[in-house]
Amino acid sequence: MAHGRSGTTTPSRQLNGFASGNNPKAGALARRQKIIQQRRSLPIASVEKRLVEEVKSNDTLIIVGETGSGKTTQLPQFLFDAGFCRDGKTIGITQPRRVAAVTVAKRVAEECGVGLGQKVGYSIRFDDMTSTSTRIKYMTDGLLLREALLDPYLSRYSVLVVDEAHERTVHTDVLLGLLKDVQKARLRSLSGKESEDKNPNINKGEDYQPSTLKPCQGRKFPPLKLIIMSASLDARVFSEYFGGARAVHIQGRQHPVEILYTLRPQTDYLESVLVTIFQVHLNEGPGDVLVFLTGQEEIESVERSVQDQMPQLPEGSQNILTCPIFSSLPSEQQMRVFATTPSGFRKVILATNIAETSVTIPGIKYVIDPGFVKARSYDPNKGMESLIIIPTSKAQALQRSGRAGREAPGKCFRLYPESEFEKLEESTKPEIKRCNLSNVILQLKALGVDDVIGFDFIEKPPRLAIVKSLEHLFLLGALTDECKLSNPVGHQMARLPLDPMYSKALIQASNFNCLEEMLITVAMLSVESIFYSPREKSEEAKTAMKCFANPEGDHITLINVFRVANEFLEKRRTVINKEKDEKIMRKWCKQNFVNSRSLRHACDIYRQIRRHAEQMGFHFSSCGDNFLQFRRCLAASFFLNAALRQPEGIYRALASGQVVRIHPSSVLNQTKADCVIFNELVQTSQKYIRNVSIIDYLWLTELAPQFYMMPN
DNA sequence: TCGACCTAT
Repeated sequence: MAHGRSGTTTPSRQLNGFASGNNPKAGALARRQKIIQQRRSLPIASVEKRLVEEVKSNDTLIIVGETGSGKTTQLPQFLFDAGFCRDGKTIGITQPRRVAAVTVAKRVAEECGVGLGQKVGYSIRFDDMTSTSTRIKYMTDGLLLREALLDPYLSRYSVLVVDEAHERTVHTDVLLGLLKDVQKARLRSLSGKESEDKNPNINKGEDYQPSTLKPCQGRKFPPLKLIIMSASLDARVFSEYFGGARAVHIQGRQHPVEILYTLRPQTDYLESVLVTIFQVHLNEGPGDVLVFLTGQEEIESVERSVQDQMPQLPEGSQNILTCPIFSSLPSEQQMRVFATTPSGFRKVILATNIAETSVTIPGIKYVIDPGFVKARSYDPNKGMESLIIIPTSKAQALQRSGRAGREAPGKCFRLYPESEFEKLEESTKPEIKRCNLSNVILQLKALGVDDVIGFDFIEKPPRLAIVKSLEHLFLLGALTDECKLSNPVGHQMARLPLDPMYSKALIQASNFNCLEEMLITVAMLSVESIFYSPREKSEEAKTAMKCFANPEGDHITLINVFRVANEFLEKRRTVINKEKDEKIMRKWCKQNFVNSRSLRHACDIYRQIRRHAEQMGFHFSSCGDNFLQFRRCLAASFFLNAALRQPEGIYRALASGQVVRIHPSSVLNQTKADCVIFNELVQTSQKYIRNVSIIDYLWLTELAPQFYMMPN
């Protein structure tokens, strides 16, 4: 997907008398001149010296940079020029999103006049564009966390920059805690006081906090410079967390946005959205409109309503061109929001919060913000996730309105009274407080943090969520009775980039002679739904799915899809033409109502996990078409997610006692299996279990006695 | 008889 950054495209023009048309050398020179000019005009350029001094004199620095300040592209270059990469050290910059890491790295490589992957590179999952000569490395924060498992002191980095820290993703939060620890541990390695951490007889003073990292065994590490970059004005949280670290502010380049509120609260915000769209269209000057809605369904409903009411527009007025955008929309259709609006039309973009941060759309002058967002929430007691519609935070409302002022002054229509705005939460609840923590806890344990409840999180997740995750990991065999990572199971599970339950299934699979099938299964379970069923073609989609359906459940059905797709590709593969292969595959997916993006992703995961499994020396085996052992393996791995049939076709989940139903998308919907295992429990209109397979009730006590055998 | 907000290893 395009990640539009204003100011990064170069129109062809003449510079300093060089004709840029036919002479490629002159064209390149003109482009370099242009880049130099653009760099000089960024707000951050005037404070280069000061920033470098601040980094030299502070081990930790908070940088609050407004939109358009140029902090992400410029700061690493300043630090490189100031000598922070001496002795072959690297500057690392983390991003919460893959696209951002890639696009920024490309831009910086161009600014430096080097090939991507040389001095400047990026590294994200499935795509590493770095080499031994890379000194400025952009990456996702999740990837740096993974790196820390192999190199706990992150020894190759002299500086680490955590960008977009205000977004407070789980990875960013864990990373902040880890980096604080690494910084401390590196300092200790220099002062030779490492042994004090373990010595109870030394007076450690009140501020003393030992490093929880594994000892560095006498190796000395140079200090780690830490830079936290945030867009929000509230740097206090970060500053306090890092012991009163210094914070500096960099001006941005943003146009003013006028904020308008409604006089009264709106009873039906969708109706209100519709009215506002037409008001803006009829009363305001030219410029595109961006509307924030909570999900696909709302977007499609508003799109229909707008089209229904268009004929009522006064004669001679401009038309409205609606453009939906949400993440599961095929990318060709997503690209429509970037196309130039045909004359005689005003573009109205109907978006989820994908348009808040992930995608920047040029040309937006008006924002319509009903003030709601769909957010993930997690109940650790029930082990259940759900999506709920809640009011946005103030910070989120600000971020949304900012989208109207990227290129010129704009307007934002908030569809609630100003008094309501005052009641909103300051900022969005950090993700770490509302998600399943099993993976986070496992990673921390693998990094040597034994006391996870006492871990210095920037904001502590609910204690119950941590305790539940510890219990969960213990039951999976990842932790010992003393709550330490078990050997080898816990260590193996931590190494695999999968949900801990899926990692457990892979480890078990060797014993059940079905590793090949389980590899496919966990890859397919790790992606968004494989089957794609548009409302208007739901019957066709159902028929297509029947070709893959297996009466024993969804897991084997997924294996069938993977096998058939790969056999098909194997037969048609052209070897030389990768693009053609892709096209053939997309066509196959379309015919079979399979989501091609999901399937491709699953294939990537399959290959990556297979490599890991080989490196760990797993015993490869296949059960062919005899799936009995495979289903026994499912029971042995997913025993925490077992459900028993009750009268009237409902099921009772054994671990939590909840009453659930089999999701209508499951091949087992409306069948009458007595005992099933499932992978997901979600609350939507009802409590549904998804990805369900039949097992024998007796397998549970046989294969998971740690959970199903009552002690005498 | 269901509908998926966004990310990441």
